[in-house]
Amino acid sequence: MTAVLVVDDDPHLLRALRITLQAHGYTVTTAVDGTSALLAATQNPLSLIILDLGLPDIDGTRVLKELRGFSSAPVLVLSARHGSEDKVEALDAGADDYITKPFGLDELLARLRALLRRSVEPEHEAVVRTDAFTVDLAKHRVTRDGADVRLTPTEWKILEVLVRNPEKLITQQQLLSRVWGPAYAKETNYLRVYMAQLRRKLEPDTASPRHLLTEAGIGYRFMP
Amino acid sequence: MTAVLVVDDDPHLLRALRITLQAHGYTVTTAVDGTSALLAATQNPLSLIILDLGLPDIDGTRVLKELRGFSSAPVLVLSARHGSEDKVEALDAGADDYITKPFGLDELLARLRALLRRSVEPEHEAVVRTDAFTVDLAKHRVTRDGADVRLTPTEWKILEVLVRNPEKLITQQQLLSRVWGPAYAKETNYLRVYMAQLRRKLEPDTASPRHLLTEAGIGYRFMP
DNA sequence: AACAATCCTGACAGTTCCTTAACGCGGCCC
DNA sequence: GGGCCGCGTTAAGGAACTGTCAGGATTGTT
Repeated sequence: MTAVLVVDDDPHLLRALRITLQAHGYTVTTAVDGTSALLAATQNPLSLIILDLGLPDIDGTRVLKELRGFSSAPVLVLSARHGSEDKVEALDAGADDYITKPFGLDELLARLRALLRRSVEPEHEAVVRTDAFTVDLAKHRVTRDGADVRLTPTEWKILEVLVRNPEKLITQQQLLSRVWGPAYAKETNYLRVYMAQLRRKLEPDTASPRHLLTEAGIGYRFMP
Repeated sequence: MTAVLVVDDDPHLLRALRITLQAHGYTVTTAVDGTSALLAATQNPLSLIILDLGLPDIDGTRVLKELRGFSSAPVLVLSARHGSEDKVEALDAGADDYITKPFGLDELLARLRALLRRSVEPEHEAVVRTDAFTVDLAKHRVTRDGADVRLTPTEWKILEVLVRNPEKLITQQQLLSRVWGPAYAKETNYLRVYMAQLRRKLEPDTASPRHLLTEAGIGYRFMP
């Protein structure tokens, strides 16, 4: 799933871009000014950003620099300004491409493909260890005593939610909703089955688990 | 030392580019047609290639595709043609940027900086070995028992994505999106067919693969 | 125009995974 | 103590997924 953020203050252009991009299989989020763009960029993991420089609140170059402070996603700049100083400024501020309005949608899509071809998925070291097993969130891998532990997709999803919130109590409803979807909040049966399987695969002593703990009546908790 | 290859059949432009680039600290080699460009690209390790599409001997898009067969250096295309079909064709053939003549030298330099900012160290020996086969990512070659293994373009793309992320689980959607494009995220049977072919060509025992592993319901993983 | 290589497509069998139900256990309240 | 509720455990049927093969479509080349 390729996630694209489109930032433009023109609602018509924004709508056209969203429809076109979605039709080509991208997941699209939008923003109409710099403030909401920066907010959206912090909240969603993005593969690419399309940024109009002429925003109502913040100068486009400024948005770019802010963005570069925390994101390395490729940025394709749209602008009505054809001057080469503008292009140089934007490109040196961190933009990866710059096209001027009006532009052809097929050219935009082609440049977008070219940028995405280069981009590597941001993989931050995310390894969580316990004395019994190790979870590598980036590689999607669990090892125990040096050997790989095979987890089914559902087992992994549950473990991932718990491990990403160490020591924190996750309610059954939260788990069910994140793994099976919001409609399954009543199926606590599922959790019992899968927690048992996870413990059998990961806990040294299944009868008295030390890392995958039950909070009776509420939910589960992962302790490193 | 940043090495740039400039390919153009206009000696004046070629000279102007060489002087400008050298003045900005780049090491420049030049070529005036497609044949010599391909030759020069095989002989020197390059950080970036500036390619004019209007070459006397070979069609520019063709040069691009040949180039992509053995080099992953970023390519900035120069062209006198403004049509969007030309741009789309070049970008999809492997170009990373496309600017039309006449262009400003400062814009060219800015785009060049943007491309180089993204690029990883050029052509450094990227060889991944397993006990069954060897993959040379830079040279685009796979050998097994000392003999070359012939891979089709699609087979190579899949293998490349997996090998560039050793031990990491790559989801079917990621693979499909990077090999066929974001719109093909549902066509999982493509993967089944090509993974089978890759295993037949690379795995000693196709029935129990040791390096190209399946994670049922999620994706595939390469283990060195 | 014919050929070769590659890619796509659909079907089948074998495997893995999810769901469901049943039962035992322990704690809690009446 | 008996009944109730929530949790852990296990097993089996069915659904979903994967590996495999072959024929046809497509592309590029001579």
